[in-house]
Amino acid sequence: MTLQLDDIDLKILALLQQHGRLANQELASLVGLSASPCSRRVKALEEAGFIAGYATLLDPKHFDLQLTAYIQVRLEKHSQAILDAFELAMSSYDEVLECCLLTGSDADYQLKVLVCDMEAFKRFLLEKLTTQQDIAGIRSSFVLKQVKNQTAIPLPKS
Amino acid sequence: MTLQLDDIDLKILALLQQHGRLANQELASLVGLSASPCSRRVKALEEAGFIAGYATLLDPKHFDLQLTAYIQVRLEKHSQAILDAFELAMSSYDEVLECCLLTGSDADYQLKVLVCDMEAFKRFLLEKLTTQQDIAGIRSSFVLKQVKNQTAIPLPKS
DNA sequence: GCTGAAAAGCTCTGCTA
DNA sequence: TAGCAGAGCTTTTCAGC
Repeated sequence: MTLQLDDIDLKILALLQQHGRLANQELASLVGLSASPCSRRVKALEEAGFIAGYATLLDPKHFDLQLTAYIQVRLEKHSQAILDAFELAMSSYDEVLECCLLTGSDADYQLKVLVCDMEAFKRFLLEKLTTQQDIAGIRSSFVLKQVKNQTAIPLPKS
Repeated sequence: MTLQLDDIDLKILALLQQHGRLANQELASLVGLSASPCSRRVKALEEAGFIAGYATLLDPKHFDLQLTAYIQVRLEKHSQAILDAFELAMSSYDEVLECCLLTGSDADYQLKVLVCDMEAFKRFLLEKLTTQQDIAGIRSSFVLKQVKNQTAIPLPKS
């Protein structure tokens, strides 16, 4: 932490969240600074860990990735070794975009999976998920419509 | 579409997904091109719609955003007007990162919500979600551990 | 901590092959 | 469709406030 954010920092972060490749010069003029302090602030924000990284967002439709599924997984046993093995396996699969351990649900894990079609989904289930040890149950839901899917997190309103 | 991707394009996209602000020059050398054809390819990929945008990823922990919840929402009626109103409202809330219409679940919508703490979550439920018309039921699950949370989509392995 | 100017580096475009 | 080279722009560093 060790860095107190002011309004300008928050503006910078809000703009960068939406436009990751905004040129420093333009960013500076949008937040009302000249270029040099602006780039210094961005660097400080990176070094303090506020900025986790930069990403290019691709359009799944252009790659024939037309099926997004949420899979809820229940495990038989809950020893650390079993959880670790499951997490490690899921982390290694490219089609698993998200994997989290849940509470308040009858499932243990929820996965978000992105694949081409139902056939590829079936292969994921049969070849990658159900080959895991100690799975007690699986329930899949499919996305009919992505209403919203943003990477930007809510920031304090300055 | 109208653009057939070759191995180099896929390499470029794979690198950019992970490092959104990679300088063109370095990208070029990583994929084995010189700078100019590389920047021309990136531009073509943007214009063809493969690249949806660029984002800066922030670290939620540095902003005291410590509670991620998935909320499953069931609606009473399913007229287009009601669905539209619900989607529009959810789209307008910063703390709603994802909102999608589901099938294969007893819920209609799943939301992914990111807030500071349980208190803020309660406010979201009471002030923003349950004020919606025609909600038949809500079930919340909380994330205990984010095992994986990536923006990169799976690309053909060249 | 900001500004402004100068140096270094990067990107883009047209040209050549 | 790649590579080269020059023009233009961006970033960064440094002195001054």
